[in-house]
Amino acid sequence: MLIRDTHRNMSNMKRRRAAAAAASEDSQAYRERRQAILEAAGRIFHLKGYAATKLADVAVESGIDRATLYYYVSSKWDLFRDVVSEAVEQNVIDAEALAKQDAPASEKLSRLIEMLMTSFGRSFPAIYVFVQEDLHKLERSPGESSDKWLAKSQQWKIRYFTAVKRIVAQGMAAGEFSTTLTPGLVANSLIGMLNSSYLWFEPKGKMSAASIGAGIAEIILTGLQSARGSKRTR
Amino acid sequence: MLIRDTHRNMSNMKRRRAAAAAASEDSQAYRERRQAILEAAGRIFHLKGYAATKLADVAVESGIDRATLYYYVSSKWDLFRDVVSEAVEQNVIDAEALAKQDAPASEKLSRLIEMLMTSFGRSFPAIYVFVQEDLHKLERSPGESSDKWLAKSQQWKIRYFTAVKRIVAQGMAAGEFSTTLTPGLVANSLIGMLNSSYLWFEPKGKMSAASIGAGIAEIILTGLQSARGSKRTR
DNA sequence: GTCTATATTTGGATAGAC
DNA sequence: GTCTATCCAAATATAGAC
Repeated sequence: MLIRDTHRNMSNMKRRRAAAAAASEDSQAYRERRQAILEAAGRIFHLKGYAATKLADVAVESGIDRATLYYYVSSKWDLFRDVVSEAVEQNVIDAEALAKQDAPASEKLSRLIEMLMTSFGRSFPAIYVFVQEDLHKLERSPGESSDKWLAKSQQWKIRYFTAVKRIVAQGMAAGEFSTTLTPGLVANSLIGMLNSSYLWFEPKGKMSAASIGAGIAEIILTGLQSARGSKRTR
Repeated sequence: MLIRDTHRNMSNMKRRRAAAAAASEDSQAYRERRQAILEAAGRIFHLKGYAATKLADVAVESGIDRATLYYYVSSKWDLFRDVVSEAVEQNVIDAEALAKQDAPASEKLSRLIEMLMTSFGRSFPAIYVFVQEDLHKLERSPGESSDKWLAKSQQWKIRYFTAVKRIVAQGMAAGEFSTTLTPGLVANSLIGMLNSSYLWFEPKGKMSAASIGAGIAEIILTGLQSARGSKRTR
């Protein structure tokens, strides 16, 4: 065993996958095939959820054999990550940038709501695949280091939540918003409302993602703004 | 085989379960044990979700052996149904009764929001165990007739949604509410907001379920009421 | 009523021929 | 690159002794 290449200790499958991936810069066919698989997987994940999705389903949806899938992807968990990572991370970055801006909280919150709905529509269904899961409720592959990603994805949720909470807190401090709830509760409720659109939003529906976002933003902002001293019957 | 009793064709386990259940009217010990199992199962289902819950977890939480569980319960799916059915059905009935009342939509919607949060708290975690699942995403037991219940549970979701939608539509027709969204979208968003509290609500938290409900109701109602002709910047 | 041992099923993942 | 034939682990559910 003289040659200590980077593939040593790999199983046959792993070696071949790695080789194919490495060569993918040259092979357009490989990349297209892989992309098609990711899109098919996204549809199935969105439809059935992670736990109930079988790689057999994904294979059928992709029009290839179940075993062949493993030439392109190393595991179900890996597939999930590849489907969601890019869109979700970008989304978090955008929200943080927005929260940091120097502008009235009401304006920022309104924009954030519209941005999120728009992202759902543009990335459809990638971000939904992520937000519809409670990742800590999944048993991920027993795989060794697979959970660096899990930690990162938990951070995404926290970072997004923090950005929203910060905007709400800013608005309350400035007297723009008024509510009996804490900023954290408002953030959680709002995020829950928007995320749950994975249950009903349809890209081809009558209302666009943007107009739905605008409608929700109007309700929430009006509700937060003029709630101060409202005549609450009871 | 002269005696054609109701237990013929049953497996041994089924027969013994049925016998124990039949005798349960006499045996308080049996009923208490079973109730303890249901509560333990509720906690685990809420914590891990249906798919990730193993009956081994439930057994540990109940302090009994995994096999003994089957003396009290016939399957995981059956266990799930027994945990959620009562609380969820009552909740639907209450919402329908409220929707039917002759009162201003704003008042009814406000009460519905507070009622739902209160139910979450009172039944904790039974209703959450139900609302956190997309039942059509689960593979339920391959069992034969097990899906009459599934159909009924889908009806619960539809009935609840319809009750909310109806109230919103009433409010819009009466000019109480104003929004660019459809009644269905408002209902879906509102239900999504409230249901997603399964992610963060804690019965022992600083704010009670009732006060959280009141705070959310205030935001939503204010948002719907005065949205008409509001000065929407853009 | 409870527990040990085991049957059964499902689905992720791999080997190896082509 | 693809497919057939498996392997394997996990988890539900049952049998049967006690």
